[in-house]
Amino acid sequence: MNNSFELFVALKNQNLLSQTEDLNWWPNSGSFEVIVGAILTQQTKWVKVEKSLENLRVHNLLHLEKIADIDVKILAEFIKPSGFYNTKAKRLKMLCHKIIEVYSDFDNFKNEVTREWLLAQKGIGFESADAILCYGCGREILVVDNYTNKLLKSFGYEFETYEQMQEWMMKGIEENLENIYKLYEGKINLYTIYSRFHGKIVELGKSKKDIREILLC
DNA sequence: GGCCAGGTGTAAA
DNA sequence: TTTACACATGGC
Repeated sequence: MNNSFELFVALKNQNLLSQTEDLNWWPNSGSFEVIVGAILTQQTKWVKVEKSLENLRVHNLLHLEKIADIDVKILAEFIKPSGFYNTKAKRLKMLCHKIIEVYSDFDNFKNEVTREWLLAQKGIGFESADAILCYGCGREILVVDNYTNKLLKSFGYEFETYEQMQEWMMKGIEENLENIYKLYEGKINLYTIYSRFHGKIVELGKSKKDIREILLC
């Protein structure tokens, strides 16, 4: 493997996801729920996040204003299945509060928020910020993570920082955009490419498949 | 029973 | 500026 484009193409044909999941890997992309999920999923399996989200949903709390106002103790109770519930509750509530303060509502936030602003919030690191930007706001940005790191390392690529790894991954895609558009007969855009790429990498990581097999094509 | 998950912040060295 | 540790649940 010489660049991330080759990795993307190899993963494209892996059928790691069902068609539906594949199209929109992060559940309810583009909604406020992504912000909640991004925090809850930190160092936690997604099935646990689903439990927490369900707890919030049945109490009609999956709204920016509701979480900004809720008592942290109660919020912590609802998100308990996702672990680190005290810190996550505190940070999630604070984030929602700040979003309302600065952007008024989620739609404004979606259009106007910057990566820098997100990174300045407690509880939002590189990965959560990028997940919110991509899956929550529909921005053209690729999330990288531990799975990406492991995967690249197995092919001999090592990076000093998150952002160096991300830059290498995004560069390989952007330099081969025309080829990807051809592969999909023009029925794809950069957002969707990044969205799926990260999803595929995560699913591959979870599947514990032999990483080497994927490039035998 | 240890290990790990769709990480992040902080304190010590 | 690195490294170590806390945060915590639950499935395998």
